Amino acid sequence: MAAERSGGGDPVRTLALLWRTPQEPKPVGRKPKVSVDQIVTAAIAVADREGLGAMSMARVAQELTVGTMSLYTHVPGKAELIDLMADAVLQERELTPEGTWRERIKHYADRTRAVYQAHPWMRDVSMVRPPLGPGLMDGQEFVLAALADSGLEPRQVTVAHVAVEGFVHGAAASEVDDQQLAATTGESGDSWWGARQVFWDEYFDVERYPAMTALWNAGAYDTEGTLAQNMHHSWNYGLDRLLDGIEGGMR
Amino acid sequence: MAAERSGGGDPVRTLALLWRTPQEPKPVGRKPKVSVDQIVTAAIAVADREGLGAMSMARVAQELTVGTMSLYTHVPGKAELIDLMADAVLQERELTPEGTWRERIKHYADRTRAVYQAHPWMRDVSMVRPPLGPGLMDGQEFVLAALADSGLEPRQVTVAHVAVEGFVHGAAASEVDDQQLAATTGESGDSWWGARQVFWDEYFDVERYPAMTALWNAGAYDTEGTLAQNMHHSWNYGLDRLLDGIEGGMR
DNA sequence: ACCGTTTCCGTACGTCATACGGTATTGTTT
DNA sequence: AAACAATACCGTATGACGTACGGAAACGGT
Repeated sequence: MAAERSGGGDPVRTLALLWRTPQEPKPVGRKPKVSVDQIVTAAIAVADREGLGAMSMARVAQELTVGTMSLYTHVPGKAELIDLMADAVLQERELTPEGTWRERIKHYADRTRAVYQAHPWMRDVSMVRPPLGPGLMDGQEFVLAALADSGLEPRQVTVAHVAVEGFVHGAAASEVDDQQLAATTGESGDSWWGARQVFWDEYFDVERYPAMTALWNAGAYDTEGTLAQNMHHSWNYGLDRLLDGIEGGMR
Repeated sequence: MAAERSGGGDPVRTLALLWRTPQEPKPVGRKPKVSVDQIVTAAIAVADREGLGAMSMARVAQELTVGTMSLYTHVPGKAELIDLMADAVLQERELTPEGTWRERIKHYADRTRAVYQAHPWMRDVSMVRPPLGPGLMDGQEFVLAALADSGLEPRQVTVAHVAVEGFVHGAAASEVDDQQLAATTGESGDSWWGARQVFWDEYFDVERYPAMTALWNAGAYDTEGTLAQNMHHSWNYGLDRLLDGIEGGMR
């Protein structure tokens, strides 16, 4: 189906959940069997193991040995639950502000990448209308503080911020996509490409694709590393070049 | 649901469809009411209008005034249909190899961005196990040819290729995400952010977020343009800086 | 009129999110 | 001890989804 969507409901309710606004314990009434934290934790566990597509309300309830509809007492709906999950994993980053602005950006990128590695379903969570919780906000502050220290003009900081955020989330997402597919479909990336050997045998046209052919013949694709290692290398390369460019643009 | 997934079925059948391997017309038997091309076109139309989540087999069949199960005569399943849709829209790029390698990369980025603008559901299509059809392959060739002309070593060309492709698709996807959400949820980005004014009133903490506060006070967010215009500006900025970095890294 | 071939499609199954309304459990009050 | 208001739990039902299965319909050639 379409992309996993987050947060369409009542903003006041959702924000209270994201920031865990403490509410005085109810003096009367039945005791809850589950808490919001337990639901979010269980949902993350299911998504980590089986992907966001498998993270159904029924599946999470089953994990907690609770009726499906009981979840709706604590969480408005699935969209809001995804918001809570996303902000929760973003909080795992533990960003420590040390070093030059460049080192801090790299640190941020590494920590964010680690989140995606641990929770590949983040690929499916849109970040254009993000969950305005502590996990997201702390990350934004961290990057903006680093860029502000770089010497860029305030207006330029906001422009560069969007570019850096976009690169980090985008690269982390695509790097992790393969794992997610391997987990949900049960087929590894290597196996998938192997099954498509037919393509090179039957459809690839050396005359139509001279540049690719030349690179192949030049040994550009003779790499000893795994697919994942190559992607990680390109990821670091791309971020370094982007930061080079930002640095160079200031002079 | 989870992210839109493509292409898990029989590779031979899928490749034949992607490249429209011509098959001699059947001399006998009932005449088909629909063709593969019609199905793909109708599916794209539905996804353009209502998002990939609304692009169900039943919905596409309805569009063609045909029974749902009739589609399965022509297309193995939904995943393969998405592959066909993606490759079809990538073919719309019409890449013309003119100018310096940098101009060609920019051209490629612009054309790809245009595809995402016209078909926001591309955000939900994974590109790590891509449809190996002409639309994708022609794009790859175009970028590789440009980078090969840049003077980079063959091995470096492949590394830079992944970085550029990642940036272009990632940036185009996030830029378009907002439109897609506006289309599927019926709520515009401005309206969404407006409804979350509460956040700034109730939860934003100036002491926790000094860098953001300082930037705000410095007028960094006083922009006259729309959200979409700002994103587009950052997108161009990021790509230029990335290309700056690639260029500088050669010396 | 019949036959082999190909396509069309109605039905059925299991899964999904969640609206609704009833039931179970609690602390407090009588 | 009995009654209560409040709160949480959850069974059932609805409509939509992908697609497996198998039969009906339409065609060219006899």
